[in-house]
Amino acid sequence: MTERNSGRGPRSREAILRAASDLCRERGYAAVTMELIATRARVGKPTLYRWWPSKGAVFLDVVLDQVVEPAIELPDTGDIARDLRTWIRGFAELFTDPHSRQLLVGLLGAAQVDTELATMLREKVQRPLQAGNQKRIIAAQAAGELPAMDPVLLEELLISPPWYRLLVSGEPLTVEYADALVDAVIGSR
Amino acid sequence: MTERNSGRGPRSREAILRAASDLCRERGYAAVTMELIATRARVGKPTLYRWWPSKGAVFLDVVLDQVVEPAIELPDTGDIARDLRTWIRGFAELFTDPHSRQLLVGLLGAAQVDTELATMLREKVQRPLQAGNQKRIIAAQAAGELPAMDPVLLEELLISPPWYRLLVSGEPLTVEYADALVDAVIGSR
DNA sequence: TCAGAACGAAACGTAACGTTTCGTTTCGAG
DNA sequence: CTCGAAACGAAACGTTACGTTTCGTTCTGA
Repeated sequence: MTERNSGRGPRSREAILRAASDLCRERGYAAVTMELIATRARVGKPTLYRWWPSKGAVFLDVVLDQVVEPAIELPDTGDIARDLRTWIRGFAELFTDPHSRQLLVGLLGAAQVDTELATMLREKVQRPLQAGNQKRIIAAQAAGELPAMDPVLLEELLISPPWYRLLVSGEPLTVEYADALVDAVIGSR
Repeated sequence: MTERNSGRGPRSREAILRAASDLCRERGYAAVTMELIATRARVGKPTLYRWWPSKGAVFLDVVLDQVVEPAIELPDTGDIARDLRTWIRGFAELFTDPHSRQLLVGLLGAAQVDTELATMLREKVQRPLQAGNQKRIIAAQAAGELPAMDPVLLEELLISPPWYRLLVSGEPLTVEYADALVDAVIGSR
């Protein structure tokens, strides 16, 4: 009773995610359709729908593979102020780069309308990252390296302004802005 | 050379916006279509498209009429700390109420995919509100009632966490949370 | 070697889009 | 009061993407 293949997507999972990512880069998120993804990946539409219920679900996996894992974790060098700056700078870069910006904005937009997608997004991205960050913040607070306040609120004060600029105001996200934000919140300088 | 009618939407503008709002309350943002709005408002589809290029544009006007103007301005009682608390509490309520939440989340979601809508949203909602708030914040800083930092950053530290909870994390927005946020940012208590 | 599962390609019905057509209503100018 | 232009509602249109079904083929493991 061996698996026919790894997890799911015999010869196709990788090709499908790559096709979706490439099409998004070429035409923008909104112009990508399930038909286009299937054609580009040389896969039948039923195969696509067998594993992903919607275009948003495909792009959730694209983002998990290409964006979240490599680039979004809070680093740990021992210097919390420096790590936070690095972390927020990473978000600023991610939100500025046209490709990852396109992916994230499109995915978040879809999640506003698709409840199931929103749930998946929170479970697969939000929760796991937040859990790790909270540990780190609480430890730093205990060591007196961060202001004593609700650690959830502290994390939100750092992370929500970049999201706000990405999704609401559209203001640019520069390195200087990232540093000013961290300094204002943790009170160093 | 009199206008046939006021601005636009002779006998229909009000009926159209009400139809859109009601349908959103009944079925949710995603399930509302231009056809449904037209039928409910007893209006032809061409009339609808003559004045609003998309469903998102219709809901932008709904939000402007029903949400932004009545409920989203920073009050001015002279006590800045109290005014900020009232203001952020207002956002928390707005983001919690099912109807306004549905409207805002749907509209912001559409704006992530529709560039023109995003521009309209920023010009009609974002800019005007921010301009007024900045004046108030700068004056309070000059009076020593608020911490001295970039006023744009200060406003973002207050306003972005509620937006983050609405659009990204989905965490609840309580009155207690609103007050804790304001206190953490302006340092009173 | 063979049976069954998974596959790609194609076709399907459905739904919403945005536009066009057409006959009617409205309203101000004469 | 009459007339003509503008705006209107209703209906029909072609188009596009959706998500599903069908069918013949390919691959896999027993």
